Amino acid sequence: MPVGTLSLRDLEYALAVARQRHFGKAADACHVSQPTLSGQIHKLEEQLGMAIFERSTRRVAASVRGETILQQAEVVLAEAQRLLDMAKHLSVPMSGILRLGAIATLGPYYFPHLLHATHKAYPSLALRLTEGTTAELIQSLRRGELDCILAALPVNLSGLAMQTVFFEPFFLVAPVQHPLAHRVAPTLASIRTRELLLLEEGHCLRDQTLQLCRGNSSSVQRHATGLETLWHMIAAGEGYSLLPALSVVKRATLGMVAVRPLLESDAGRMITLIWRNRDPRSREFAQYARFLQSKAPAGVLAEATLPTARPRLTPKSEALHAQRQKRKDSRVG
Amino acid sequence: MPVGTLSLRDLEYALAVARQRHFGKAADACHVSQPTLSGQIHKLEEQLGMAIFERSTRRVAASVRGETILQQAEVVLAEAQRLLDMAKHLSVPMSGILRLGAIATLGPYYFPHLLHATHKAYPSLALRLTEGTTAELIQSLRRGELDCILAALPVNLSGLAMQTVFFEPFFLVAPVQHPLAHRVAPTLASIRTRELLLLEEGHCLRDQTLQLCRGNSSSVQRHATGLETLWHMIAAGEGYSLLPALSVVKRATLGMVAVRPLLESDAGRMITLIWRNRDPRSREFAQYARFLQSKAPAGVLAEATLPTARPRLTPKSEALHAQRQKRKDSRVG
DNA sequence: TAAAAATACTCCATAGGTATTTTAT
DNA sequence: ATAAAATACCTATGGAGTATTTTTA
Repeated sequence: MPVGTLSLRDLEYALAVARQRHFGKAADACHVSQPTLSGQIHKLEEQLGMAIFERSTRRVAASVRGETILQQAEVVLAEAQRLLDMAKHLSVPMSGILRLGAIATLGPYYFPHLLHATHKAYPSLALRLTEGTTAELIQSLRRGELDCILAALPVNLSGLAMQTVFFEPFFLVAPVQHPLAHRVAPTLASIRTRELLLLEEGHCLRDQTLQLCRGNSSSVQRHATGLETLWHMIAAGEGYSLLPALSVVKRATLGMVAVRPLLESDAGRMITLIWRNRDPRSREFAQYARFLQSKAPAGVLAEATLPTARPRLTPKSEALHAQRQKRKDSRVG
Repeated sequence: MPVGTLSLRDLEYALAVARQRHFGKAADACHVSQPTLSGQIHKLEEQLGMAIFERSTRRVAASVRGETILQQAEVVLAEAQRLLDMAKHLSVPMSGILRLGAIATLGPYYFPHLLHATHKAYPSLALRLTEGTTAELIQSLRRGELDCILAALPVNLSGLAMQTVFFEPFFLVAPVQHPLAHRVAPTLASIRTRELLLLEEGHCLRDQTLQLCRGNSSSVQRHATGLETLWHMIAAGEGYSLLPALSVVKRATLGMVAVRPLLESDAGRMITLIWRNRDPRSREFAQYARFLQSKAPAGVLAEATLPTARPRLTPKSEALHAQRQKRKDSRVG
């Protein structure tokens, strides 16, 4: 007989009879009628090919062989109960492990804030943090190695869902002696790509900076492997760059460089939380994104408070984005 | 949710999906249709309050939390399978442990023969042997401490079933110099209860002997605590006794005493195998009794070969016995 | 005779089937 | 466009109920 045909309820019935030594009382304990319980015990005995109980109108007792079966039945039911308990714990929202990735130009500056806020609001949520490029993170996400990632738009979202978190403005960071450092709010048009220091290929920040400065002449001269190196290069007077707000605050090298806001209010990047749209925890992730939005760190603009600050998109990609947004909303809303 | 509402079959379905990573293939593996499997997985996820799988048309995979559930599902199913395996082994007829009791005046002389024959015919049947008086054995039997007993009729059989095994004749055992020892086949009427040595109260052999000699004059003079002592008392010339056939054979003291058959062919006792009539193994016990009958030891009369050799019963008890016999037959036949 | 299990039957919830639709790549 | 899961709808098995009978101490 295949194991699937065995009924856990029947095992419960059998144990109740063993405990009560009485079919009627056992039936009461199981909240079923006596004939129902009798019938199911018979069926079970038939399935097992042996009698579990020795019964008369005066005495009901497990047979010697029945005892063996009943002991194992207790084991089976205990393990089944354990499974239900596990499900109960696992199904508590905003608990367990959340494997979160963030792009390298955001993570180091945002994670401390995020960890603190998350632990305070959701103490039973354990974060496992990773950093990488957008491409790396998306791949890990699709493979199921990560649950969510924080990245900057635009991102190829097929099969994914997202919720924007905040808009992070870019600042012009230049050596104090550089002419641009004397302006209160330089324009994007005043940027020379010849003097622009960028991250190496693969970082979305590089692409976004170039996108903002597209139309400006010349080619790139230098690139750095990380934001920290970039800061040191600027401090050394080797050029200037557009850097995201969170990498600016509380910085020791601030005396060496000038930080200036850009005139264009949409010079920056939209940070979003992204997850697999079929992930069973989609609702929780959307909720988490809204939570992060409400706890946006100083220096960024929480999406709700933004007037026009959205990343520039081509008409086509904008339409696509709206469409996806709508679809996602109907799903996770 | 109560544990009884959980379905082992659903757990199998879930594991099949996890293994196949494909609902259709999993359905094939489980020999059900894809919609059936889909539906049951949904129901299971509903019961657990959480999604086990993350699925799209291209990819089906267990979610992180689902993995935990699936692991436990394997444990539950393994234990359930173990229960079925145990049942399969336990339900093999004539195997396992048989707790068998016999009256003290039979056991020591019959058990060696019985053990040998049983082990040869039913090698997977393990015998646990006990001795005692009829009353002690019946009590143990009713309490479920024994499975079967070998006793001499008559016995109060309410709630019990029995199958006769053999008729064991009594022999007159007397000191060689005693007058009765000179007769070839003494009659019961020639027995003097004054000279009769008996076992102490509680032994059915004592009662049966007295019953055979009822009507004979006088009271009892001496009694012994066991058959062996009785033999020594006879050898010492202290009296004579009626002793069962199996206690006679292969005896060292035979030179000191004379053993004479009694003229009456029904002077003896009917040995029967008795068990609780509601014992699930009743059929096996009846079969075992017939087996013992077919392997009756030398010196006794297998029931089938008996012409008139039945214990004397009053008309009333005889009727009762016939009635019980009939009832039992319809049950175990 | 009384207490208890077994049986007879009726009902309906649901596992399972087929046909079809929706969805995502 | 296609493959796959989900949905809709139907059927039938069997779990559960009530009423009754059988059993045994």
